[in-house]
Amino acid sequence: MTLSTSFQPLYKQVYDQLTQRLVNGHWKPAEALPSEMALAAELGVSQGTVRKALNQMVAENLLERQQGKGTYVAEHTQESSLFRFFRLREPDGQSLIPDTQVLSSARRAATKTESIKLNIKGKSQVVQLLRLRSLQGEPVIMEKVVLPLSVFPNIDKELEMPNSLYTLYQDKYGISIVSVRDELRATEIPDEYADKLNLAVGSPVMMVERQSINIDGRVVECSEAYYATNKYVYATEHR
Amino acid sequence: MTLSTSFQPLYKQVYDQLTQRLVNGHWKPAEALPSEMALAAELGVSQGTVRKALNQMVAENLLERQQGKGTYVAEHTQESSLFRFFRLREPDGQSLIPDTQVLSSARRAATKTESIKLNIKGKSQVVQLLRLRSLQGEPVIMEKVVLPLSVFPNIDKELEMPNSLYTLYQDKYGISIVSVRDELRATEIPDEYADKLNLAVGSPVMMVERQSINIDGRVVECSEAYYATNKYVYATEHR
DNA sequence: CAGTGGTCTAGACCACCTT
DNA sequence: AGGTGGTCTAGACCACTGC
Repeated sequence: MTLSTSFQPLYKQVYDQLTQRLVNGHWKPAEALPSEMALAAELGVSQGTVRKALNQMVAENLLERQQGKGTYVAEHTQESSLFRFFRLREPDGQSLIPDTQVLSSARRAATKTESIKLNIKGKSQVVQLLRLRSLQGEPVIMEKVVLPLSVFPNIDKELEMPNSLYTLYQDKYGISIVSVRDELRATEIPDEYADKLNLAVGSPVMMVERQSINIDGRVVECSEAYYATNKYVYATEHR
Repeated sequence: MTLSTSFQPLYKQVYDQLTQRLVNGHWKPAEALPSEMALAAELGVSQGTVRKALNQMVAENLLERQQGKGTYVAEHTQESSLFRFFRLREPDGQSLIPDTQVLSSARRAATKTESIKLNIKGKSQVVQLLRLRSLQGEPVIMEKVVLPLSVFPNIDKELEMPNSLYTLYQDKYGISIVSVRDELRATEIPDEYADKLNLAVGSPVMMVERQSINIDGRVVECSEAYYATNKYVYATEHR
């Protein structure tokens, strides 16, 4: 294990090194990592130090461990990522899985705001997707997703858009979304979306601006969505 | 350390025992706990086991530890609890501290919904507070708070209502709010609140239904609030 | 300086899974 | 049975705080 000049606990250096391998794609989603003993021997530290790094990565949803089996790279399946980041619920708290329809896909230059949010050069190329999402056959979300082409080359040429984009990001582009930041406001629904969400012109809707963060900490996606909350609610929890 | 019949890891038993002391009020907020060594000796386990329990409690915001000083019961100061649970932000992400004005306080029987949410007997007595909260002099939240009298005896007789109720709950009633669950919808502002929030009748606002959870896991407060989100946004993050 | 929590190690044993 | 992660221990040393 290489020592850095500024003091860092050993387990933190191990953590950084292992996380780097995930970012690099050295270990792919659902793949098994070497055992604690093997990693400890390779990195020249004790088993306990490796364990501390691994457990921190589990806490951050980067890895999954199972007693008796091994340590695996966390996988974003359709189910799990929809379950984690899709916030609409029945008012009683029951969670549901949405259906998704891609309405359009287009390439264009980033706006100023977008280039700031995505931390890309002004007027870089982005892809804009328009999606309509439904729960139990009822349209509930009209969503505009903006992706930098530099991160997702030719994503507008994709034929099959999965229900959860995050699985596509992971499988085709090596992007693992680990967290999202949402900003919510109430507003009147834009006229052009009213029909699509089965709402009267001027109905109150929730606008959700989201930034999605990759395992390496970069914002790689931003979206702006209108949520119809007459039948479902946006649920969240704070600790 | 007493062993239970069903298997529990030692550190979990230590965790339960220490948490129980917090619930009991055996250790008060801001008070220092005995050192790891002392606790280990008292409970008949090793220092490492105590540490694992303590660190879990730190992760849950129950304790705070400082190298060289000691372990302290987490305190809900005005600042910290407002910072944690007050979600309105400037659109650029900057967080602000609200001012609060109590408009009314009344005792009444719980509604059916309230008794379910608060897990109390139907028609138990509750206190309802009406509060108006402002940011930078601008009214932004109209809030109805419902509290079971059984948990907060005579809270309607309180003279000084602090800016953050949570500090009052902690200091006078031994209630430590550790998490909140919010359900959000967009709706038209109720006519009677429009004036108070400086909004036109029929303006879209965000309705936030909140349940607040005590250290022992009980829901001890529920509230229903209308947020004006024309100038500020409700910010949240998911991992 | 003494006392606290934080890191790191090494080894023993347990619980679980696969073969 | 053999390998994995999970628990628990004991001891050494480090980093920080306050007297």
